[in-house]
Amino acid sequence: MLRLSKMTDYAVAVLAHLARGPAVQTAPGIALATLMPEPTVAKVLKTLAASGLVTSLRGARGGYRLSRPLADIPVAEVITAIDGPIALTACVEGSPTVCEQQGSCPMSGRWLRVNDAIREALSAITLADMLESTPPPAIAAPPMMAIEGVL
Amino acid sequence: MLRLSKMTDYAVAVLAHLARGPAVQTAPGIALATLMPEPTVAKVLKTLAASGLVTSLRGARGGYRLSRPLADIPVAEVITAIDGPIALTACVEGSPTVCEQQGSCPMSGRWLRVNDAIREALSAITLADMLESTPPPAIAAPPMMAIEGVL
DNA sequence: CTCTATCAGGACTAGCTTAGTCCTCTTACT
DNA sequence: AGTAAGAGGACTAAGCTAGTCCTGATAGAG
Repeated sequence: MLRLSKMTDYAVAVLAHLARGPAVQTAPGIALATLMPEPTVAKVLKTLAASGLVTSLRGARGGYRLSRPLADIPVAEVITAIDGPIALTACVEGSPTVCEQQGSCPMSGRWLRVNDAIREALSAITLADMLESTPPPAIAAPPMMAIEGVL
Repeated sequence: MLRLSKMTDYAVAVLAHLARGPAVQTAPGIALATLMPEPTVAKVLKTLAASGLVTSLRGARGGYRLSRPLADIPVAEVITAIDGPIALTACVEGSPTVCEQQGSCPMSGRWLRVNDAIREALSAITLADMLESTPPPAIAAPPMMAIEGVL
């Protein structure tokens, strides 16, 4: 399914929300506004802060704010921040589990090109791109299903 | 991690193996040659047969053979055959679990562009591309780790 | 100076998905 | 007929993800 973690999806939504409204916003506030579970939003924000996509302000009246405008954040960077480096196959995951077919498997390293192609595609699209055009969010009923079977 | 299922990795390896050696090969034979677990190879082959990438020949002296040369098989097609349609986010997975943030979430449908970019990237690369160039499989030691942190 | 709102960081749990196995049935060559 | 193969599906186990919670650190407000 080549799936992305749900956390990444959350992260994009959170970043988008931060770009609107007040510059500094708290985790609970964003959770409330986006209807996402609060602890989850907090977790995502912490991760984003750790990778520098958002800046945290501690203490009372603290919160998070975007470190950069959305136009300067490629989708790839968000994915990397949340899910770790893009690495399609088990062989490539950097996991300590070394593929034991290495010797016989004709695939060793072959996924590199594919991986690169995806990385480039994702680096070329910024969050601003994602949000700007395309049809407005609300076609009410089942807007997300339309995408099914794209490939 | 944007991970691909291990099954897809197996599938590519199996297809590559089918392209070499005799035209018709049995599941146990391929398993033996590639050192992959036999039931798993069988399962992958059945799935590939179901989506038409390989043709099965039943009965004694049966087996599987490629339906098309590798140059005519885009990586995207293998992924789709094994993992189902490429759909990055939960919203998009075609799962019955409708994203309950649909109304408030500014993301609805926004992943479409990203999804398309990936689909195109994966459609442009054929299995033949994957196998032809790039360094030979064996640099012995840790060839797959080199790819880590690509993004 | 103290109080409190807020983030930091990690431990923990439950559920789901994937990988992998196995069994039975069908097909068709010898 | 007998047998070598695939078809198709049920089942199990392990790993990962999502989600929750707790404790500590920070810094503004009063």
